[in-house]
Amino acid sequence: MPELPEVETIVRDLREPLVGQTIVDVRNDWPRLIALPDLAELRARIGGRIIEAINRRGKYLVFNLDGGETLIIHLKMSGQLSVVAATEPADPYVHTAFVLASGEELRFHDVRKFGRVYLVRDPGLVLGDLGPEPLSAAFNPDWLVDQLQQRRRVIKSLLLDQTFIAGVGNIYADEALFLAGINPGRRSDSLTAAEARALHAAIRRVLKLGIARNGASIDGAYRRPDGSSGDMQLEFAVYGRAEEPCIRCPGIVQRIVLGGRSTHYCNACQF
DNA sequence: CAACCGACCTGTTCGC
DNA sequence: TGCGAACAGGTCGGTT
Repeated sequence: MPELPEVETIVRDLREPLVGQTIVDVRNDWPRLIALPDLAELRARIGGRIIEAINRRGKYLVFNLDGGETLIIHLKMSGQLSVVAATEPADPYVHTAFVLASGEELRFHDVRKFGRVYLVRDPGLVLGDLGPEPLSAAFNPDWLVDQLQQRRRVIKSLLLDQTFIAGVGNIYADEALFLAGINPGRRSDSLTAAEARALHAAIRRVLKLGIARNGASIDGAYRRPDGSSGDMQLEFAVYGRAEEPCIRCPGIVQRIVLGGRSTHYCNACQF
């Protein structure tokens, strides 16, 4: 569920309440959520660590702790984070909680239990295969033009490949392809240089808009740490708009399945 | 190398 | 009203 803009929003929201805090313990009632190391070692290594910085890489939240440790969290489809007083009533969907010295807790709420927590000394172990950050200088038009020619994959699937670009998910891939006027089923090496440049600009534009709108909340799945919703869903041109009129032409938004993912596009103005 | 599909989980919505 | 099927923002691993 959370893609780059949602994770970025969460990271920004968490800095104020968490940076400088000391983690004293971890609770967990669903062992699979702890990917690395096991719960016993996690508790032993994280106790007493101070949160020095919080950042994002792709869809991962990265907490730099003192002592050279890095806590990494991936929210997958249904993860949410919140910082609340430890006295707040227990929530059955909170499967992992980081107990803080302040008397508060960082709670990891995850209905579907797909989320993952890692504690590593080498972040590269978890983040090493990620592609460039789409809002960084490494992701530039010339690079994309070149890369699309090197690959022969369906363009939408390529955008979802985190080793190609980090952070783009199903919503923003559909929205970027619509903005660029490119059919999601095209092979990447069939795009002209002009189309690749348009796609580059569109990816940046939708991600920045998503961040400006604090992410997209649909059915309450994504929530900011304080429980509030984002507004990006109000800006969707195609995602979730199957059978509705295109906002740019007389066409109708189509829904198809590509690479096993629901895909939305206008077949009248995306070529 | 790439496409496809089932797993991993649970809740909500949709169609009959 | 009831019930099963379909669907959901993500990734991984095994197969073709």
